Amino acid sequence: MTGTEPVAEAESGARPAARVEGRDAILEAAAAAFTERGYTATTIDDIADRLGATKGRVYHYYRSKADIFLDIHRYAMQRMLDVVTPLAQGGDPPEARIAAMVRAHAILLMTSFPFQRVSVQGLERHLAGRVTERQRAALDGVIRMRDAYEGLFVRVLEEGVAAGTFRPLVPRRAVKPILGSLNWLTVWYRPRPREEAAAQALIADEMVEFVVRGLRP
Amino acid sequence: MTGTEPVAEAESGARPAARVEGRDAILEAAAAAFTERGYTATTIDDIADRLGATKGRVYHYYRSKADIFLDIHRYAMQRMLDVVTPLAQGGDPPEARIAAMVRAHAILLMTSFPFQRVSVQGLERHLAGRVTERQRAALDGVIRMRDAYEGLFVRVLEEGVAAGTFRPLVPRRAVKPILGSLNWLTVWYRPRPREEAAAQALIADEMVEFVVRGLRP
DNA sequence: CGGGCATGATACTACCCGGTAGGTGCAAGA
DNA sequence: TCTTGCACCTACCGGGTAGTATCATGCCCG
Repeated sequence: MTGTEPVAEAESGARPAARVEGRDAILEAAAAAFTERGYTATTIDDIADRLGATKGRVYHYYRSKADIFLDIHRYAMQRMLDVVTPLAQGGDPPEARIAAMVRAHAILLMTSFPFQRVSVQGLERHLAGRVTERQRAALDGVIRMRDAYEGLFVRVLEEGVAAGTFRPLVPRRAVKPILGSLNWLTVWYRPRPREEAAAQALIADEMVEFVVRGLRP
Repeated sequence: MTGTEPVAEAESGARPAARVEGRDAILEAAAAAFTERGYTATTIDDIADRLGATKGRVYHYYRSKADIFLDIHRYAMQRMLDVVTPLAQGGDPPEARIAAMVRAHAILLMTSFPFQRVSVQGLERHLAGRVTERQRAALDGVIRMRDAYEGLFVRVLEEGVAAGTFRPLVPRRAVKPILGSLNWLTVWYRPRPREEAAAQALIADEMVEFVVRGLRP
């Protein structure tokens, strides 16, 4: 959790009085645990163990496991939106913007891997039905963010098609394989202790190349 | 479960004496349940309920939940291999072969959706550590199948690069975004009762277009 | 220096779920 | 009609886990 705005306090599933740093530590540990074992198989004790703490600490900051899960999703999406939104709206030609967005998306997937991986692996399935009203609202918020994020790509695609930069594709459809090729990173990529930045840049460049070529007339 | 060979009996996690039809019914119900709730959140009772039966029936055919899970993966991978292997090995030029493979992969994802969705969502994570020796062997088998499947694509890419049909990419790397754009289908696609075939063909064609263009020089 | 509050640990409880043990009914021989 | 065995069910157990109630500690502020 480096460099992002915390999400609006009001929408957070955290307990109202909880300090932000304490909350972030929980989220980070939980993201790592969820990444490793999946949501249901992760126990609150798993999360606490990663902090060298006990359940008490976790429940001091969060009311429930589902709330932690939802907050991770919100953080992950918020970071993506923060980074990619300006790139989508710059004055550059559509191809350059898409390239920048794809690169940023790929890099972000790798640099905040646990959060993004949890985010990509989806959430509806895990919470289907079993949510309180408050959680339902948070869930809807995350889904809206996701739709908005996809919308960023769709709009640039529309522009590019209109300008003839891209072939005549259907933006709402074409965006799926684009995000798919990117998000699949969370399945095969494994963060390595060393060599990070250079290797990540290489991977990101290959993604850009593949996507941009796939769009040209 | 239509039209595929059952997997070799010896490697199956099913109980030895279990009839194949009964076993397939369990697998189908389990695939649907896992698709909906995920592996851990799905209970044996969920699976039994889908069959209008009770736990007893499930345990009559399978020794454990993990065995069912593994069998679903094996079925799904086997189907992919059965369909795509001949396409990868035909005498057509690399671009035509990749196109056929991509189309077949996409169609198969949609037509046997629950199985393929479970398969794509991965398995190691859910079973990490907690497997018997017999299950470990089955797990390794599935992983080998997956590697072999990816290898089909890699080899065609290599040929295409050598022939100058594709740009000078690294096949082992380039295969990731290709399968990613395809497998992402399991995240956003939802099978609809009607209109199946035509809509599926349309989606598959768009995938082919995107992938093939992404590979050209 | 003392009281209050944030922070966290400990010790429960209640429940859920995977897996098992042992039975029941029915169909097909003999 | 009796027997055998498969297919499946009922009833249960035991372990694990989310969540809670309560207590301990120490830091800030008057």
